Amino acid sequence: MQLKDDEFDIEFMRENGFVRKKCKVCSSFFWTQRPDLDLCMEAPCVENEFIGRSPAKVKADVDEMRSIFLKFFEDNSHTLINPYPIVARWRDDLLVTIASIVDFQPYVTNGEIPPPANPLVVSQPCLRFEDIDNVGLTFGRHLTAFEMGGAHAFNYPDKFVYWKDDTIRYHHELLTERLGVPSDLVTYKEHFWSGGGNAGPDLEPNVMGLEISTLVFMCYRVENGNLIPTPVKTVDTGYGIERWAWLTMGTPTAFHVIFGGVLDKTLDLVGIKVDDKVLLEAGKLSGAFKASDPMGLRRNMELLARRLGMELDELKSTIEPFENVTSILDHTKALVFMLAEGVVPSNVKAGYLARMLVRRAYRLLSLYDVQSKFFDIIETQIRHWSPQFPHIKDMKDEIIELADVEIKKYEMTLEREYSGARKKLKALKSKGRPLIPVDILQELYESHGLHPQQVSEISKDIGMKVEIPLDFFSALVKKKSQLEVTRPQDEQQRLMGRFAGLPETEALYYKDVNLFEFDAKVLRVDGNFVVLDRTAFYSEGGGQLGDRGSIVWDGKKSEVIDTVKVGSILLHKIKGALPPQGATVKGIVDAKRRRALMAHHTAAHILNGAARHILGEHVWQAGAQKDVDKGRLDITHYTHLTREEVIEIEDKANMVVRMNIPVEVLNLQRNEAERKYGFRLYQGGVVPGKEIRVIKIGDWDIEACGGTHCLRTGDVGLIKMIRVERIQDGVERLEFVAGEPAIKFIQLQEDVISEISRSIGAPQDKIVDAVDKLLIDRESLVKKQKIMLKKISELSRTRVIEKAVKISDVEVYFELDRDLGEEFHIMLGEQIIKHNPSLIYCAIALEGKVAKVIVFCGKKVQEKGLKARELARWISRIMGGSGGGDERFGRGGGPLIDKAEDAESALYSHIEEMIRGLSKRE
RNA sequence: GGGCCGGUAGUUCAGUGGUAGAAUACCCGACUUGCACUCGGGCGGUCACGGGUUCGAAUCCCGUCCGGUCCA
Repeated sequence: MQLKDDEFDIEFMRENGFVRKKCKVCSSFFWTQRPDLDLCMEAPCVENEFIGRSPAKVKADVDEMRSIFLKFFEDNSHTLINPYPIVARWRDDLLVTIASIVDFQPYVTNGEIPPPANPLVVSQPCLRFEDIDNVGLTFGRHLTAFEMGGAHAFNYPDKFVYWKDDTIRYHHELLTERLGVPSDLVTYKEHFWSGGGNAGPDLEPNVMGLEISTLVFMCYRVENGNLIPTPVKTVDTGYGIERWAWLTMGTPTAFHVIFGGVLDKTLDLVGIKVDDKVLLEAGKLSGAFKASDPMGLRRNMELLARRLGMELDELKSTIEPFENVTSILDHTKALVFMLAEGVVPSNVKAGYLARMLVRRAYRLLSLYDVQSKFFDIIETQIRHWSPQFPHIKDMKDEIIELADVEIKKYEMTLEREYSGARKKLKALKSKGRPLIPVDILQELYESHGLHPQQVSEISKDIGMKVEIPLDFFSALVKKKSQLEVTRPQDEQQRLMGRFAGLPETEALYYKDVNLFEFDAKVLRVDGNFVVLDRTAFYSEGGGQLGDRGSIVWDGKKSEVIDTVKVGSILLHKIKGALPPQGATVKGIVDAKRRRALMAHHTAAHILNGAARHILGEHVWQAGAQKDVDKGRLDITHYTHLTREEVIEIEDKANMVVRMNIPVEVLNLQRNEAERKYGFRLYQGGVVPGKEIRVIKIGDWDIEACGGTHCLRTGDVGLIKMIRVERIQDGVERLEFVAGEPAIKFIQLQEDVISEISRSIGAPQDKIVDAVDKLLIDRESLVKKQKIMLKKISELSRTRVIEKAVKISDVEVYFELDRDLGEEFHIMLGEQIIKHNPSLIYCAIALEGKVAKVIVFCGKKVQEKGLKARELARWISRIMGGSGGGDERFGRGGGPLIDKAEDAESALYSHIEEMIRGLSKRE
């Protein structure tokens, strides 16, 4: 997107003598007060000039900078608001909060709901994983966990707050007047920003090499690649609190201002010493370091080595451990923030991000053999961040528990995968390949989670070489992006188009959940869908199935087989005759079915609360479904539930049922609901709209939910857990029955037990013993049968020898058998050719619809050139099939069982012929 | 949600269409004052499940389930 030349030709610039210049390195346009300046002042166009000589009069670490920032905007009539969670559970397009504006997308930025205050200021902890490879390497310019100072103003067509001019004025004033940075050191680089479905021009302020903020003027919506002006114009500023603090302190890295003394302590813990001089010089160049450009990185390291008068290898061995320690600090900080919000590490979604952090940090620690210090570092982080973020302290025990379980899982994985990889590599080596190919490295990483560096450790043990390509990870990403496919069109979208323009259906079920009969007018009939002006039929939503029932008009009656919601219109799916448009119909909801669904839905909420009480604050709903005969609730938890835990949850849940608490339905403004009940509301995921419906069961469980519920918990009657299973790492599924279906379930189980009891002829209290006995009996019978077959085959030996037909100098035994089966003949043939090396043993065993052919040839027979494989195949051909095997033992078969009778005489003459043929050749 | 790897004896695994194997553990025996070692013998399998191809499937194909892993 090209910016207009005068996009930022505004009063502030003119008043303060800023001129627009073009950077001679990166060609970006920027604004500066120094007409002679031809560099944009952002690294890598310039070096990090602020390191060792900060331009600021006021020095502030991260804590102090946060306060300075917030205070400044409060002084300038912004309202301070509390930060949002770091896990973006109110968004379906993001896993974590990546910027302060995320707090207000999409409902505030699209004008649907008002902001909590306007203008407002917040210091929002954020997570970003896209730059995770750069963390450490860039000395703190990139972080996984950081704080974004957000000053936001929302401009409506009828209410203007402020726009470009004031935004830049605030920024410049904070920087120059409060912090004392000389004005002519500041440049404002022009840029166009796009993200989260919105876009707009922005300015990137730079000071002495460091980009410290982004000032975005959000005024477009991105739709199919087109920019559409939005009614609400949002000032979206992001002040990098860590970078601001770094700028004022001028330390070699941002980690110095983020972690203070913790940095040195951790370096000691890991056993690393770095010369400050090296860090200072490296810090100046670090603006040009980039993980995705290994060649450039190498050039920069060579330059740095020259400046310091060091050998490249010596420099690397000094700097890399330091970078790794800072990465460890960054990752464990991000981890602590995630775990504090109850993220359970797993292999999906946000859980995976937490797992990635654990594994990266652990692997880096293991480079220095200090994996065992992992928990010391976690505890240090908890101590360090708790004063500013008290919720971390409250969750201390759970954070440690979650991390502990995850580390144990990782250690198990490593153990398993190391031995697997070792085996694989040894196999390669024995094939005479001393170098491990890249595709094996990729496979070990992608399928087995082994980092190339870990593979190289293994390969050292077994004497193989590894060359890790510099572009290993970017090559993986490239390989993956080629695989991406487009998604099929949404069914919802299609229906939406067909019913556009109809008024919102009046939802009678919200007024009275026990209303099961109503009159309504038919607004539209399309396909087998009927739209009414009002309805008591609940549509599928929140995991609750849609209602069924019937509609009646003019003495006619049709079945409603499902109800679905499209936008704000409810569709009744009809089987049978369709009513005419405009008719008045009577709707009758299947009340029994709906009561079951309601019981299951309310029970799910109660269970969710019970699980959280018993297992901990990390329990969130990870999905739910309420069917007629049972319900299920998926919850996040890090281990298998024990029988005791299940019983405890069940007991607690039923206690809530007996307390007969009213189930309140509250319709609240989104802001108000979030303020009152927190983000715990969003158990079922994202809830659209400015007004949200909240189901409140006393203080036990409060969730945003659109479902129909019982009026009191007592109406649920009984909650019985029927199954608990793990559906994925970190998620347990609870299956349960409630209300009438619960009684039905128990009755059914009783039937099953009495049925078993009848058929095995044991009283109910003796069933278990009786079944055990049956199993033991069965086992010994199978054993006896085996022994008997063996005995019979031994006894059959003489019969076989007597019955065998002599052809030339071999003996041929043939048997057509209908009783004993293939196994028996294999056993017999096996033994008999050992005793009679000149015997050919043939058997056709009829098993069901096919004949099985077994042929054994004794040693002498084989020496003559007769092969069991060939004979078996020959006989099998007669039977309409084929066969195979080796010279001693052949087998085959075919479906033409009637031919078995003829096979015997044919076989004799065939063998005779064969022998004649073979001897002729001699 | 998608890609990839895997599921065989209590355990760790081998087994590329033809009688399911090894190591270990376990039981018995021999040697030994005893223990360990060693040797001999034994026990132990719905080859995850369902379907298909085939005379024949642990093996090939399709689907499901479970585990692992990488990515979103």
